Amino acid sequence: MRRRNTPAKEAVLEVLKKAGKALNHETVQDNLSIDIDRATVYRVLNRFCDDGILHRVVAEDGKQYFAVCSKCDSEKHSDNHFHFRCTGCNTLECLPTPVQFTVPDGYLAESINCIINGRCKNCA
Amino acid sequence: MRRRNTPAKEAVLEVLKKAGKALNHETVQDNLSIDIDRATVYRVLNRFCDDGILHRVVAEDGKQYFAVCSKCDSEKHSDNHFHFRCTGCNTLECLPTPVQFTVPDGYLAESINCIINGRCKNCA
DNA sequence: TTTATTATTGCAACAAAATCGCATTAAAAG
DNA sequence: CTTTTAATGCGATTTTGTTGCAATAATAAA
Repeated sequence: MRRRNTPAKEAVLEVLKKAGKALNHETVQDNLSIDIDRATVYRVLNRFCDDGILHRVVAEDGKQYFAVCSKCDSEKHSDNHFHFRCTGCNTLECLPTPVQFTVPDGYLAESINCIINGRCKNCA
Repeated sequence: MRRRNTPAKEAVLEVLKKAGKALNHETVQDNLSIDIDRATVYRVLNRFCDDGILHRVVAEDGKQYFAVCSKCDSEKHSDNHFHFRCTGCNTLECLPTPVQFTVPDGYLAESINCIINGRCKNCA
């Protein structure tokens, strides 16, 4: 299934690139330069995740946050760093710190989701 | 507001104590010894969290998981350890490993939510 | 350039998780 | 036993995210 370039995809990506942080669906929707249907935005976000262009983090508010993959190899979608979610401006950013962890014997780790909640520099 | 002892509270706590792991609402509901309304179960769980009897973790599936606080001081609701969520049996358990982290200058950390997703010993 | 293929979109309906209003019930204090 | 009000049951609602389907449009092919 060959992907196509569409205004919707460009607009969504533009919002996330400009933000430089992870945003949830609502924030993306609110910042779009053109009018796009809710369902389409969700589908674009999901497709980008499938294609390794975005990565998705679920925060303590139960919402999905999406951010442009920067350090992610296109092959290996590495996401083993901490995230910081600011409860003030409702954004989530990747911290450079990698997460160190081990699991008990016999356990199999597949992915991690480490979020520090608090206030960012601007909102503290 | 003085709390009252009710069959609903006892039943919910019994399920969570027996499980020894964190369970989401649905699993709690399914394992109740008596019939309790959905909304009531949610309210009981929330009240227990407010009172420091349970702690709540939101996992990557977007659901809230609840577990009996064991190592938590009743004053200080410490939850700075890793959690392991098994995608097989749909449970979430507290790992003893504490999470080591720092935040950038000017940032204020309030709580953390660190989950390792994968398969537990039984489901691997 | 024109046509054909099918990925993508919009719309509406749907689903799941969790909350809320309100009248009723029942702990527990007096 | 009576009173007070926390807790419950029920139904409706909110929020987040997905899905079916017909219409649209990006791109490959003629």
